[in-house]
Amino acid sequence: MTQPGPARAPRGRPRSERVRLAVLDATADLLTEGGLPAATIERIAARAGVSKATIYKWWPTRGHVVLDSFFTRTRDTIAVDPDASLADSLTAQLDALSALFRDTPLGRLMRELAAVAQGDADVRDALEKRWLRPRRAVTVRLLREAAERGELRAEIDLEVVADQLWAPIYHRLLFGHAPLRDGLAADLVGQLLTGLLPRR
Amino acid sequence: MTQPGPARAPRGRPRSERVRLAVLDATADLLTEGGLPAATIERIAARAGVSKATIYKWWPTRGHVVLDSFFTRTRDTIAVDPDASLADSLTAQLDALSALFRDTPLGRLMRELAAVAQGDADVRDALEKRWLRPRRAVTVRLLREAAERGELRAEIDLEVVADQLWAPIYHRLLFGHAPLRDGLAADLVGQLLTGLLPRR
Amino acid sequence: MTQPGPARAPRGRPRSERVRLAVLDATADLLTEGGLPAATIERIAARAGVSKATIYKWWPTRGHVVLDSFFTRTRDTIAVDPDASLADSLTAQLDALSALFRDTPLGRLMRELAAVAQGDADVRDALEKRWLRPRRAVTVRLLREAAERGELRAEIDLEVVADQLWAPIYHRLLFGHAPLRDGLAADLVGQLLTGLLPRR
Amino acid sequence: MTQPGPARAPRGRPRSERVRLAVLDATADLLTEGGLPAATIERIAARAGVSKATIYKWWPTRGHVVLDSFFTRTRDTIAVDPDASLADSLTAQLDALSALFRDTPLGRLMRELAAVAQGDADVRDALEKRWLRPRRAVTVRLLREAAERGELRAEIDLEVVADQLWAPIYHRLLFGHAPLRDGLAADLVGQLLTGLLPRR
DNA sequence: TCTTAAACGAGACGGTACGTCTAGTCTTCTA
DNA sequence: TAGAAGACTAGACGTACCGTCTCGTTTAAGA
Repeated sequence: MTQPGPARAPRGRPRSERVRLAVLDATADLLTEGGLPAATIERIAARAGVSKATIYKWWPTRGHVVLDSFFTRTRDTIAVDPDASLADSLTAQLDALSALFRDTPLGRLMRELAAVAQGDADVRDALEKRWLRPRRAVTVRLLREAAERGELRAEIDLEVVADQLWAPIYHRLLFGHAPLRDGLAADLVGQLLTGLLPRR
Repeated sequence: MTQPGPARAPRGRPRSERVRLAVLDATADLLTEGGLPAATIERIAARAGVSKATIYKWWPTRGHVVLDSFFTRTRDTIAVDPDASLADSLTAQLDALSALFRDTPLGRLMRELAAVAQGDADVRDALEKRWLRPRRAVTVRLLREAAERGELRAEIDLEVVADQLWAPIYHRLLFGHAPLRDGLAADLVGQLLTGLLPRR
Repeated sequence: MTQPGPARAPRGRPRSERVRLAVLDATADLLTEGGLPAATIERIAARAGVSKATIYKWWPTRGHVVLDSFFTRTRDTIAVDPDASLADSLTAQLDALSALFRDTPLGRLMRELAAVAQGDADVRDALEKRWLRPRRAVTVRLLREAAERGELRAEIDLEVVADQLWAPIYHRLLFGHAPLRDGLAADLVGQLLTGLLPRR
Repeated sequence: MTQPGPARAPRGRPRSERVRLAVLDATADLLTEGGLPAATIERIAARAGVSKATIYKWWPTRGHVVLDSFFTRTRDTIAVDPDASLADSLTAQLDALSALFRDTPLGRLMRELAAVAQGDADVRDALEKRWLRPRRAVTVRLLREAAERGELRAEIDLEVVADQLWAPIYHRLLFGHAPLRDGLAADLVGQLLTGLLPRR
């Protein structure tokens, strides 16, 4: 049984935190500059001043490096204002993501990551579990609480609702058929809550 | 100067249709078997019994080959039953796409293509113009006609509606967080038309 | 059966002679400058202006490149003057080799090659068959002819004789315990023919 | 200033003899099993249960480790029977070496060592001084004594004689063109002492 | 007994070269 | 002129060792 208290120091030279950060920074920079094809292990190593072997020691594939780089750049809390209305809470969340993708390098990063995920199940899983799921969970919780207060119709599939709110933003990011414009979040929430049919 | 009238036959040996089809078939097969990484130009050429140089002569990048292969395998008409209700028409469309992605190799192909599109603007444009746009156009037309008949509220953004209907299917295909289950299309249409709020 | 007459041209682009020579030259230069450790495939490729893949296509290992480089630099005929005496013929041969090793880069090349041969059976065989054996064969032939003329004692092992003539030169080259001095060849031949014991 | 008398013990933990032997044993084993390429520092360290840094602390290069390993395995005395004839003494020496190379792992070791020596002047020197020279010295001494007794012709170069006796064995070991067969030593000595020319 | 300094094991690290793979281009011959 | 064959450059891949380094641990002599 492992002792509680001060953790037993590992034997050899300790892992250098400097290396970890240099790799993740270099990766994010390269991705921002030239996208996935620019972020080869070779160039990440060169730019970070780190040996290729060291990278391979700590990350199994390039996808994992990109993923890690993405999460390191993303320390945003998923804050919710407890006093806001359901519509306002949802709009605020969607708006934050939309702005993040539109106004910061994370938009590009997410696109690259989505591309990698199509060919790397590990990355796809991690992206789902560590990024999509927590955000959807907040949405679904808000919806469920509203439903319990009787503010929503009963026969709703909340997972589908989450898709109808979040998916359009990713869709526009990935395919570029329409912009992530101001007011998009409000429209998404408004149209879905009220419905398209005229209310009498 | 190009001749008017019946197109002048070009001088030399005409392009071989055999080659075109062999390449597209080989590509689709390889993609189905092993995804994008399996569909290298080298292997496509070998499998098709065609020279690499010939491929490069007719397609600028691998992305274009994959794209062409995708469209060749996709001769589905975007049929609409003129007598169906708005809800039924929309549901039928979404359902067809969902089944296509779930039950045929096109699901995989679309995932690979979406991945390629993130790094190749040409492919992204072609995918948008030749695949997404025509399908969305039908949807938007149906919605506009319904709106003109007074069946929809006035202040709706139809492009956003199109996203709220189509995007969830692509989202689930690409990220795998939830299945393309039976009845998904109906839920998407039903929830959006009626809205989440209770109608009094 | 292959046709005689003009050889049928092979199908694709013909192998570039330029590449072959550039590689062998670069190899010899690097070996001369820094010995075996300097002659990495990477550096040979860079210096020759040739792709690594091309080198690996035509030579299985670095040893073979070095070997080829050695033989390319060595177009010396193994000429024998038919009118010379046995002693003079043998001395001339040994002297030529001794001078070659002492005065040209081939000495260094042979040392490197002998080193490679200890770890690469292919190289060892090639060296034996294409370099040592033909030279020894000439020696043995001369000795046999002399024996048939009654100029040599009968019970001699000619292979051992060949070793006693040639081996000292390689031995001094490889271990450096004594120089390849002028007159060495004459001493080798003289002492062996006459013997060490006083003749009465 | 260094103390006279019993060497002052150094302050810290004394060097572990266990380490030295473990390294040399591991090296010899690896060399025997897979030759030089198998005897990497990494593998020697692993097999010996020793840290790489410790090896580098006591041996400057791999060549030196191999050299040390060779000499550790070689505790053969260079014994000479004072009552034997010159021919018998020489034959006994050559025979012992030939058998050593042919019948024990030292043959392989010497081949690897000779290879290393071509690229490492230190190793070459050590090999010459600590291995070749003492053996040649015995030979030369025997020859000189015989010459002083008038048993040899006067104008002989004894260093060349040593080469004509020893070199053939190394030559056959390194190039493999002929075997280290029984009776080789006797032939070497016999032919050289008597000479090839018929004695009247 | 306690201190102290070197030896030592473990293992991270920056490098360099390995041999393989794919992308594209180029060159030659054939249909 | 289209196309097949295939040589070629360019450059990333992931692996293996190199030799150096930074730790914590062990060992024995000296205080």
